[in-house]
Amino acid sequence: MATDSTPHANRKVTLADIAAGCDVSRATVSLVLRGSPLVNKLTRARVEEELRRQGYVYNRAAANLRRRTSSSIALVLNDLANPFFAEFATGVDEALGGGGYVTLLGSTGESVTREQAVLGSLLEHDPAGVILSPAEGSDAGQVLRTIGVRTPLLLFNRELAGKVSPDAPWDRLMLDNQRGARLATEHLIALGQKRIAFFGGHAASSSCQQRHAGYVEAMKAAGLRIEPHWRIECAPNRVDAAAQCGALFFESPAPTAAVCYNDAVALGLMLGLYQRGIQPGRDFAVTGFDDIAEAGLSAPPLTTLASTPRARGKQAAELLLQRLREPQAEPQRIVVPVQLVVRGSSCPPATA
Amino acid sequence: MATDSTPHANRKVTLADIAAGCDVSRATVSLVLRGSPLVNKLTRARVEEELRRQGYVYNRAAANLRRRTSSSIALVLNDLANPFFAEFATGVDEALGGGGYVTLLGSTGESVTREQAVLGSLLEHDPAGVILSPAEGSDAGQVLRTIGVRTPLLLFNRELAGKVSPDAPWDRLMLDNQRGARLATEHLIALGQKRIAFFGGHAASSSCQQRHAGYVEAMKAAGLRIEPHWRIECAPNRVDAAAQCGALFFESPAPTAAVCYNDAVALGLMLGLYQRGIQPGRDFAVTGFDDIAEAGLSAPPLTTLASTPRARGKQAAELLLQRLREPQAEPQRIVVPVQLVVRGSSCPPATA
DNA sequence: CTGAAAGCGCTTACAG
DNA sequence: CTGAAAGCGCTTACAG
Repeated sequence: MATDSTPHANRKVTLADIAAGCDVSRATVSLVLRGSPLVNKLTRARVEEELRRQGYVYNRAAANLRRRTSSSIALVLNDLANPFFAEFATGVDEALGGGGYVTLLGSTGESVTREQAVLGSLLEHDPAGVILSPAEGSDAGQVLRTIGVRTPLLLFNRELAGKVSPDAPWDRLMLDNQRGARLATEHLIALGQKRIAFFGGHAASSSCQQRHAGYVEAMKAAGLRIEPHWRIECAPNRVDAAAQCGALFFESPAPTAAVCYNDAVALGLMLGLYQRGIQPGRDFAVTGFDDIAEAGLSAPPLTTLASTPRARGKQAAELLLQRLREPQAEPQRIVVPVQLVVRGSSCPPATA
Repeated sequence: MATDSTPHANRKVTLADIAAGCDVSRATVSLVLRGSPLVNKLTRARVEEELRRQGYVYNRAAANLRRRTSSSIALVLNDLANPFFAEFATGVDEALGGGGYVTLLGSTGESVTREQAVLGSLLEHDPAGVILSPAEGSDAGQVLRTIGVRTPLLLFNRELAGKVSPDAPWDRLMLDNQRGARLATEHLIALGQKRIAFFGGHAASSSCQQRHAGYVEAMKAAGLRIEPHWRIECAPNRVDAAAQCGALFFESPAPTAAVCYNDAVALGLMLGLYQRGIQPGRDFAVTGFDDIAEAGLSAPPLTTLASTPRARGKQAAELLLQRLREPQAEPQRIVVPVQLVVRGSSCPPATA
């Protein structure tokens, strides 16, 4: 219980402690911390030694308050547990860390209510910007009202619902969903498939609409019919996809192939097919979307579209940091092309 | 360009703006915000109306500075892109949100160097506590030095390397790795398997050591021999596991079953087996660890150990919040039991 | 019930 | 090159 003036004490070490410890003013210590060239070399050395000795930890919140800056970015995701978004988040966090920012995380579990709560809570921490992959049905007006116009927003993956002026005041990073689904559909058609379903996803989600549009586009271009019961909705996960599989076969003519909303749905569908005695890759062709790690390792390996989520995360972070540097630049809408990854085994040619 | 005194202006709205807007002091506005019962009902109503009118956003950083409190928790993970940790993070974030805390995220990509950098950066934001799943090889001394003794640490999933007094001053939430691997091994033995390998993971990681110990324990108890070449190390992911598969068969006697470090490794091993013409679930028995979503949906479905990572995340967050409430309580070391999930098809009985 | 004042830990002109 | 002073947006005894 010595009362040494050294480290510890049950308070955090502050600038004032360092200043007192080496007989300079707080201003000088601050200049040392911020790397100012004004400070004398010897003074700097003394201060730095004292910082180390007392185990000083910079209080960035205080500095941000004084400087009216922010060193955090809010990352709000509709489903962090989904590997696609986990990869995305990893990419975001890597790039933000490189830029000196810290990630404030929020996962909304696809609930618009939670999204509002999470955004509200994170905004109280004054992030420099927000990266948002909205929950399904998330409304543009609501989101804008809680984010305000002062905090730059980067929208990822999905558009917001509700009418928005075409020059919405935020940046967007989207996958080329329509083109991707068109490529997948064309691939099946080239294999001679004719009765092709579009399976999974919710019709309400913009990415699902776009993928469906790409499918329709390819079918029309090839002069192929689309039966109403070839459009089955389901939650974008394996379990629900497996459960909905049967709906494809309630009516005739049954499809012999399906363009799936995403890989999770495709893997679930394959499972459901197996359970009904239909062997995917032999009796039925399946394509996915996302190229998650499992896609190449499933049995059979899945033909799909690569969207490289970690690289998208990096890109999203960089776009937002760019926006912080140039707040006045025109809002951007970047559409990332996706690439068809053909793994033959999930897509047999049509049996005559 | 009207100069109305209302909302906008290119500054954020502060307490002072609200106070001015309805002719009370900042103190009164603050009391309203914090829900003090001291304020007159009518005053409160006027202030609340003005808060709404000007679109006030609370600056929690400023409040935290003044009150010497914190409303964030740092979550530092060795591999966020791994679905196990993505689920864990989701559980943490949910529970923290419920407790009024915000998650500061950091992913270290299994690098001790990045872990140091990430911890240092997050600590400058003054988190109330840290939840850490350390990178492989992360050293207790180093970590403690950068986290300090003032910020409670909850260790998840792995122990830190280096000597630590048995009553380490932090809480720990660990899976019962040894018992889990023992259960898996016993399961195989009960099926008549005798030549059982332990496949995957790095010998340096504490969870791998524990699982291996459980395997050895069961083998010894059953009086079964363990050949040296039945212990194959690999990175804990599918790709490397598939690549290392061959090593099991370099020497005789070849194993006919493998207890795998985790599900990712098990799925990779199954892939590698297929590629060598060995059919897992018929010619070779495989068990995993974690029960990730894919485990039940692979072909064949995988017998594994359920560790319910989302629930672990929730539990970790609650333990840490508990610690914040009672800083002086004894450090805890909680070991969570894991449950054997038998999906017969990955584990055939031994062929006589 | 309300306001004036001090202060959380930092930064930044401004003097000297 | 260094220090005194003011201030970022909030909170909290303390008077009244």
